[in-house]
Amino acid sequence: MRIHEVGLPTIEDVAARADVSTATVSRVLNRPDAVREVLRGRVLEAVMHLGYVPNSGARALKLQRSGTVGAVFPTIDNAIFAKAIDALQQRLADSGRQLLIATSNYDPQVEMRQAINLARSGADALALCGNSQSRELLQFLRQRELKTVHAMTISAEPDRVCVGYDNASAIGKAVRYLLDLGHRRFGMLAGITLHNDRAADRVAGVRQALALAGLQLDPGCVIEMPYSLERAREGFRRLMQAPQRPTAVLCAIDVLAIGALLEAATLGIEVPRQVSVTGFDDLEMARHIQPSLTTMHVPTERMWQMVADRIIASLDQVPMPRVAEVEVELIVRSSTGPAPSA
Amino acid sequence: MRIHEVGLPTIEDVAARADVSTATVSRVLNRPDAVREVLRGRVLEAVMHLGYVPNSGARALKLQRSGTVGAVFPTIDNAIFAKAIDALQQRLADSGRQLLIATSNYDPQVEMRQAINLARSGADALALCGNSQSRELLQFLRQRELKTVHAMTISAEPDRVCVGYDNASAIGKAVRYLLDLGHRRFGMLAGITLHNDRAADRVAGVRQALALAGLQLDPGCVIEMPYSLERAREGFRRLMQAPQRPTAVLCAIDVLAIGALLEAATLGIEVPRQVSVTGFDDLEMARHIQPSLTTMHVPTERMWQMVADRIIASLDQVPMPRVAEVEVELIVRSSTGPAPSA
DNA sequence: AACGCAAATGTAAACGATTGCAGATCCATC
DNA sequence: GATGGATCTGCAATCGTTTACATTTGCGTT
Repeated sequence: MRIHEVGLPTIEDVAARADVSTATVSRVLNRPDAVREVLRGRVLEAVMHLGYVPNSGARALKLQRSGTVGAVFPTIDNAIFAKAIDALQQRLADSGRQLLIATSNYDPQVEMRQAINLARSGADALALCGNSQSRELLQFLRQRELKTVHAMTISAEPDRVCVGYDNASAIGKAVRYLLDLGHRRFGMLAGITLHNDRAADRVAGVRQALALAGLQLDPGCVIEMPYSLERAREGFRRLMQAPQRPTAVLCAIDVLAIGALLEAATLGIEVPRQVSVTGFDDLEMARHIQPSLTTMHVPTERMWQMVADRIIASLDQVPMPRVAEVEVELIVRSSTGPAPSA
Repeated sequence: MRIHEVGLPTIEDVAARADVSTATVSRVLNRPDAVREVLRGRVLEAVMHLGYVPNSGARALKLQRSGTVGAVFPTIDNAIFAKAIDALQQRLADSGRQLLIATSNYDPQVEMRQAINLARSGADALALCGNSQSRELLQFLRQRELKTVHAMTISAEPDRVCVGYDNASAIGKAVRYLLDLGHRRFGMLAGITLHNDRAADRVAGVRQALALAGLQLDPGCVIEMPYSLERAREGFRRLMQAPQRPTAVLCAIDVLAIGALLEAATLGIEVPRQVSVTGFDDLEMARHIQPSLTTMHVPTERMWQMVADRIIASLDQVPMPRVAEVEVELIVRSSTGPAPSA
């Protein structure tokens, strides 16, 4: 027993004040109905009075878990990831867990470092975006038996838990829709596909869907750009300068599509009369911008709640199917129309 | 010494394999040059080979700190906060710390619960938005001696560490600019001021600046709205229906201003010929939307880096001035112009 | 070769919670 | 009022680090 000097109150201080053992205090806090009313009252009074909060380190040490879940995002500065964090955090908080955030800037090496740091700082489980993690990271996670959920994709790998959708077939829906509208010359404003399976899958999905119609994306007609309005505009401008200008531009993500629409307005290109534009994600802005954006709706919030739920389930040892697929559907708005007769 | 059975390797396993004491292993990891080359090598080999990562709980328990910093944001689903998290996280990561995120949805009670949960899960320090925390929370933080930094405002309270700007005087600059352009009838699209000192200060700032010109905001001419494009449009529509339609609409935040611009386009109201619109924050979209948005530029990234720096400094016991002010400046673009002669 | 001092290493005691086990208490029943 | 069984409590070991202190080692001097 120590003199109540400087530091924060410990369970021992509470026990002393309530005149019970530390075991009882612990029980009151963790399994309240294992303790008689009268003692429970005394303990709670002491807890209140001292402002006692259990020491997380000691707790984590003893329980071998911290109640903390980590997530590594490529960036947060993109509405789609911000929404993801929001949903993830809230769902975790509802189950009494806290979210640790890290960013990789789309670099697998950074992603690995960050994930390891999350583990190092006690994360009980991890949420990751996509499937393009470095081998070493995946091995590290396996070795530590750190529960991991991959979001925004589905994977065939038998040991990978996923919540997401098939990026290739999802964007294929947009392609088919445009084909039905009579478009034959396509451009694509893609994300940087290097080290990004989702970006790569979307390009592949466009190619596949076009191939089924006997068409293809010309080399000059797919431009990879980082996700910013600035670069999106630049990319769209380049696409419009192609000798054979496409009549439809598929964008790998709404941010790029919105940039394209803004640039079209600046260039005086009429959408959809001269060129149709599609996006992917369905950000809030998609339905507000003029013309409103035809895009693939991703149930982002629900998807990330599911990620949280599976993390929680796996921490609680509740079995779950390995992959959960969410539906991505085409939302037709006014940025797409029939191919110009030209 | 335990049999090397299931669990993760401990420092003891490393010590055994390197044939040194645990103290030496610990030293190699924490103060490498206190150990001779040869032993250091053996220890590092063992660490590598076993994939040893120090147990965070044990470390936190012994060191009385977790290397984790918490932040409570009203929401993440707003580009300004997303950027904040991005900057904060990166700066903390650079100093080897991890960021714990929570959201309050603008409710001080929730904010308090979340902040306490962050403390409970071991945060060494806290970043909070604004100054409108509940009394109890502030008292809790003081009692725990939990280092706290308030961002996005500055406060006169002598014990409050702040990084930010004076919301009232910042928005005053926009008001003066509009006055100079000849505007006399003002409307304001404000945030929900209840429990939000920044939103309230911005309204107050507009009132003060107008008062200096002998003007005021009519009751019907200030509309509070949550931060979404949808509600912004609704608010702008209401403002435009006022019997004495304002010639200038000050928006408390860019999201509201962008919604206003979108709605103006829909209503066929010309900006800035018929009405001028200003924002606050300077999101990326502000300079891309048509017409581009005149707004108050907040150095968000730098501000949050400063928040991180002060948190780090205070954890390292480095003294710092209590408040750090960042400059907020007016960026004139094309959503503002001379008051209509009418 | 012995000595002394500095540098390197090891020993073992914390840190603050949880929990198996054992002992105490309670209460109903005879 | 004694007994038995169920229910509560407390004791003390334990989780995996770090680090003060003690001990050993290394090496330059004499």
